Amino acid sequence: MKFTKVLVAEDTDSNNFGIVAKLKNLGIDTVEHAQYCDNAHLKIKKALLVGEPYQLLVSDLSFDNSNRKSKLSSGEELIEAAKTTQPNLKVIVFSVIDKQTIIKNLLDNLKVNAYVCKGLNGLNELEKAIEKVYQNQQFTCPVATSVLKQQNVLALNKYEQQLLQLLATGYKQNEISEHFKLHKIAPNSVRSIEAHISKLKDTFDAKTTHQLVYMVTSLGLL
Amino acid sequence: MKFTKVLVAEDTDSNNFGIVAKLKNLGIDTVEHAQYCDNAHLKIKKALLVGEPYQLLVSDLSFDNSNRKSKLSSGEELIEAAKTTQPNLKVIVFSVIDKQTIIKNLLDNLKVNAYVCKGLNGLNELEKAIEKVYQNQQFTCPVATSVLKQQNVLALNKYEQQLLQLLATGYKQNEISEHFKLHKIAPNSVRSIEAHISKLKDTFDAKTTHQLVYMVTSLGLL
DNA sequence: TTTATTGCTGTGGTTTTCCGCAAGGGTTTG
DNA sequence: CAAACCCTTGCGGAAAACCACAGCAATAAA
Repeated sequence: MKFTKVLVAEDTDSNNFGIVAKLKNLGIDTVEHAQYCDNAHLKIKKALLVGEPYQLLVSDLSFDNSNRKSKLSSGEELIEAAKTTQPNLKVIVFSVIDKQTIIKNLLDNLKVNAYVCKGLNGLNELEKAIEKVYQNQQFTCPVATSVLKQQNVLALNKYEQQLLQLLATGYKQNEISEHFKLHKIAPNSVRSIEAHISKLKDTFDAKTTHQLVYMVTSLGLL
Repeated sequence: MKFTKVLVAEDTDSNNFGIVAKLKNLGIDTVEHAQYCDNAHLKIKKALLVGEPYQLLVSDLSFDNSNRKSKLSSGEELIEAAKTTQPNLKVIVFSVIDKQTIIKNLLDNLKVNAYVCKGLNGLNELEKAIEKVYQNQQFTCPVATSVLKQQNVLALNKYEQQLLQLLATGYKQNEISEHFKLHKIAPNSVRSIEAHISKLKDTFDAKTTHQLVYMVTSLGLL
């Protein structure tokens, strides 16, 4: 017993080709694919309408939509829309992204059934994921699993996120203060903003604020 | 007439699978692949040694070498090593990267024969590239071509690069000055460093130095 | 050769950031 | 209830960054 109808959402054709070939290789009858989010969602709706719904969606997270006006522009949006359309659809995320916050969000909030990182053995891990998901179990590949286990991950809360965002956008400390007061975000005194920046420098072990901005940016936290 | 022996260097297996399948589909007899740079280089050396050299290398740029001690860690290094080993080897770069400076460097300095961006139609472009390269012509896919045409691209020269690197690593202006004096890099007065940062803020249209660091980092120039 | 231009550097003064101290408010703990 | 603690906020001084001005040297143009 196995899945018989699967949809692959992945924009780069080389990857798409590889994934589809792999799935067919696993003996899945119907493997269809889409290179755009909107397209994928449409297929899901149509299949449901004619009474032949997909059982599984294998989706990437980032899509190239530079040349399109699209409603759905990311894997997250696609998954959310798909789950609304067809709540019983199983979802496996297959992506290069290995950021704890993103993986956590997908598993906890979007309730995806598995997360597999593209990599040296991505396809093998994808195979394992499909088996587990078919058995109604959750699955994360070794890379994702280890990322999820990491303690003390340098993560930013909403406030710090906003603060650093403004800093990176060219706001001075007093301008940030004014902006926060205007938007009723507290704490908003110049002194507190200063203190928070200082604390962030501590936790990130940055000598200067420039370095802090650099670190946070290159860690993908902004 | 076409290539008969090709090596694919690409770490993620899903991509690798797709590329190899495509090449075989094109009627190329021998398509081999490697997931590590060192491995690829080794294969090239061996093939040359037994008198059956590869005619073409299709290589990615970024490789995952987190779990290895490897001599070659990037596509650039692999290509350089490969060309030293076998100067007549044709090289096609197949990568997601679409940064002008990087593409330019590969074409001009490393003399690669084609540059193709992974994307919606990457495999088709790869096919075109192979044809052109077989005819001893250079090729760049539409995406790469348009990127190369862009004027006024914000690029950094060596000095600015070093300056910003130090800034992002937590050096203060006077420390940068000392560092430059120590390494005989000119100009190195605090005042000049100040002026250069100020000029960079102008050209990048950044209000603060924090923003400058942020912009340069997220543009991938550091 | 003279003139103009450009870039590097120093000086002095302003602005911004940084940091220690302390007062006040709120919550937790004994 | 009081003591302890945490966080915000303001203040003042030090450090760093920023900026306008000017001198100087090297180079380019007349």
